[in-house]
Amino acid sequence: MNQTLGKEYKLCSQKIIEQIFEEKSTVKQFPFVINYRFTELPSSKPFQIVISAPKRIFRKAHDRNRIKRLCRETIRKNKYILEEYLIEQNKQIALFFVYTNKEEMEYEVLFKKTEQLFKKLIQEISNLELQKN
RNA sequence: AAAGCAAGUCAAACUAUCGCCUGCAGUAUUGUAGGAGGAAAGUCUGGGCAGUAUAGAGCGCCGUACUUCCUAACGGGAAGGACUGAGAAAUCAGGACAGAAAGUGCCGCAGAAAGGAAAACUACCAAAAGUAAUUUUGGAAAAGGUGAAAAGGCGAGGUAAGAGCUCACCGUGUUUUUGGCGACAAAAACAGCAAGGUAAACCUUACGGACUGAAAGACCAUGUAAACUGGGGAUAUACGAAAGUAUUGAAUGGUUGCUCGCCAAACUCAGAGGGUAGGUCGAUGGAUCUUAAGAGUGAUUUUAAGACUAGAUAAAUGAUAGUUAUUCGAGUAAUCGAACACAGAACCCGGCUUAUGACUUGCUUUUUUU
Repeated sequence: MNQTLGKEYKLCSQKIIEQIFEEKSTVKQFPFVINYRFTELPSSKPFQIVISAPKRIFRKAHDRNRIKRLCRETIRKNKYILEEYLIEQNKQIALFFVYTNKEEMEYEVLFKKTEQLFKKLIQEISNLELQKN
């Protein structure tokens, strides 16, 4: 299974990030909050993501680094859930991923939470599709 | 054994799996090489580099302040001097260590008197008056009292009592000599010592200071916004057909705060040029690092040989599992359990400051044992 999560998956365009926050469509699964938007991406990959740890909560730079690295690791391991679905639906999505807890959590917990988060996101997307139809 | 001080070293290692960033090779997703710090931090300083201005001058403003040396430079460092503090001493530690005979200001309370060529409260001495208690006048800064500080200290002589009034020693000042590159030190002679402190008050002296900061700046690409260049705008009046001449005036903004000087906007005409998003460079080979030999007390430096050692850009350097190492606790032991600091490069170097774990060496103190 392809578990890479390279530069292609990183969301850099400032315009798209601004657009994400215009829509205000979010999915929550403690300790994460994710903002998303369907849009055309400058990459061939089905999704691009920004991982963020708020500076207000984590003052020290090395703490933020630690959180972001853990998050990226769990996303990398779980991305197949989302990626398979999106390829099937032939869509591209931009994600803004925020860690909201005030303390660092264990890797195993985060792994399970990420899995739940992606499943929740897929469910919400398919509900939207049903409503449209 | 514990605590403190000083100096130094390291900043756990390896394997497997899955990944991230950069370079190179191949080629179309593989291989290979490399990938955080001693403080990467604070942004407190000195430079490089880049841009703006290059039309500055005067005054102001800001910084630095023992000596010599090091350095690209410094407010940094080294060695040394004087001072202050600690200590029995050896020695150690400290820093707003230029100037108070240029001037101005300030020195509260207490006290008789605190900066005026001034001062007598108590007690002391002398004279006069008075029967006496005492009073008046004069002498006197030695004693008491006040104060952070009372007019060099201490002892002896001297005197009515006293006083550098005189003398010895010490202190202070001036001059000379000697030593030292110098800060300064030592010695000798002279001066009887009437005059202080505060510059971390203004101030004076010497030296230095243009501003901005990698989000600087250069280029590509796209193509009609700003900005750019030149003219008008940009003085008024009189004379003149005009060119021009004479007299008069100079707003507002910018240029470091002010003055002088210099330059200029909106708007408009013409020219030339190429905005935003995005990308490339800047940008990692350098006041570089390592080793050896030499110079120097030292900071540092010279020569030789070798090395290339992060370069991201919403920002890589990671996660999981296991083994070993270190420390702590338990245990006779095998072993078991736990811990493993401060902290994340962002243009690059020199320094300072702050945070912080473990170990090694030396010194000091305390306790226990012999």
